[in-house]
Amino acid sequence: MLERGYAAVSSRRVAGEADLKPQLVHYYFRTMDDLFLAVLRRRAEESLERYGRALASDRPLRALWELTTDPRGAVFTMEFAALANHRKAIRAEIAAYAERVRRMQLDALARVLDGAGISEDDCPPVVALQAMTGIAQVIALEDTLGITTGHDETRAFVERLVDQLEDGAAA
Amino acid sequence: MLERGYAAVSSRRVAGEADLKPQLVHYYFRTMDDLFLAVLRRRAEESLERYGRALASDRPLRALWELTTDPRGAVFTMEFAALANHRKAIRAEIAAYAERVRRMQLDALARVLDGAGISEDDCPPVVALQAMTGIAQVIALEDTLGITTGHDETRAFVERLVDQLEDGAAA
DNA sequence: GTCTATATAATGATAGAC
DNA sequence: GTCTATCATTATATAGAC
Repeated sequence: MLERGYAAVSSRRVAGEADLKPQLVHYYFRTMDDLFLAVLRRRAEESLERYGRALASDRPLRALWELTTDPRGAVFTMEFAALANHRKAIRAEIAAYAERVRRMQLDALARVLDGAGISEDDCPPVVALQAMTGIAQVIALEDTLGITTGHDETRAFVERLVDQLEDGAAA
Repeated sequence: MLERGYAAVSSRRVAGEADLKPQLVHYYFRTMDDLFLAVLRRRAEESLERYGRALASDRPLRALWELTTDPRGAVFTMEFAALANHRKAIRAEIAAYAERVRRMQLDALARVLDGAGISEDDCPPVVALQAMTGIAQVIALEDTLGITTGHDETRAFVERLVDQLEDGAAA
């Protein structure tokens, strides 16, 4: 899926990777959609744990930024977003998972902003979160496509801002 | 492509939409990749013109924001991004087109920031551009997936900022 | 430019033996 | 749980007549 796109994921190829017959894929998952859902769920759980650990660290913003700019995550997200675009069950699962992650992130970010003396009126935490993760996701996606203009400057800018905020929160 | 994803675009289905035989699709484009490239190029040219008009208007930032948050564009971008992920020719074409758009946007944004009295040191134009378009793209994409938390607040926040900047530029 | 015909390969999925 | 066998369907693409 990551290397050749979701459309290249067939029962035959999956079976080949595992040195099994294609029929076994259908035995375990029946349809290919069931397989995609299983992959999504496993990955989502892993991702939730990873974000949980990152946000519980002593520099949660920095960890959040680094996790969200990971290009491997970007490819995965893009493939599933494309898949979700025309498969209802997958779309619902992604949305539910995304909202869970966002709530976690929001709690952590609100604490940091509060600690740095930034009020709701200055910038609501939900806006700061959307900004930070949106920028991170697009940078990661663009990197995988070979679009690089402005990335270094943006990374530097955001990372300086993040460090300022977290130093403020520590003080 | 927009309704069912790029993987559902076959010579049979395309021909069916046009009430033609599938072989004619191959007559005009030979391979399906040629067809995807033709679609990409046409759409890219249209998009360049649209951005050109938007950025030449009297409120270029507002126009840029509205164009980039258009959900139709998000689906298109996502499908091609997924396609590009494992087809070299398409990836190169997307990257080249994206860099052209970015240069156009950057010129317009730099003028607005300059007019509003915001220096390179405060915020480099390329960073502001990445932030604004990144946030816009992710909001548009999430909307199509049914993820909506924080969108209203973020839209309001960005739009107020944009209006402040453009009022400052006008003054 | 459009047709018929066809080559070739891959697909998802099931039935039934062991 | 794994196998053999198989079905119906779809896919991309080409050849050659008109």
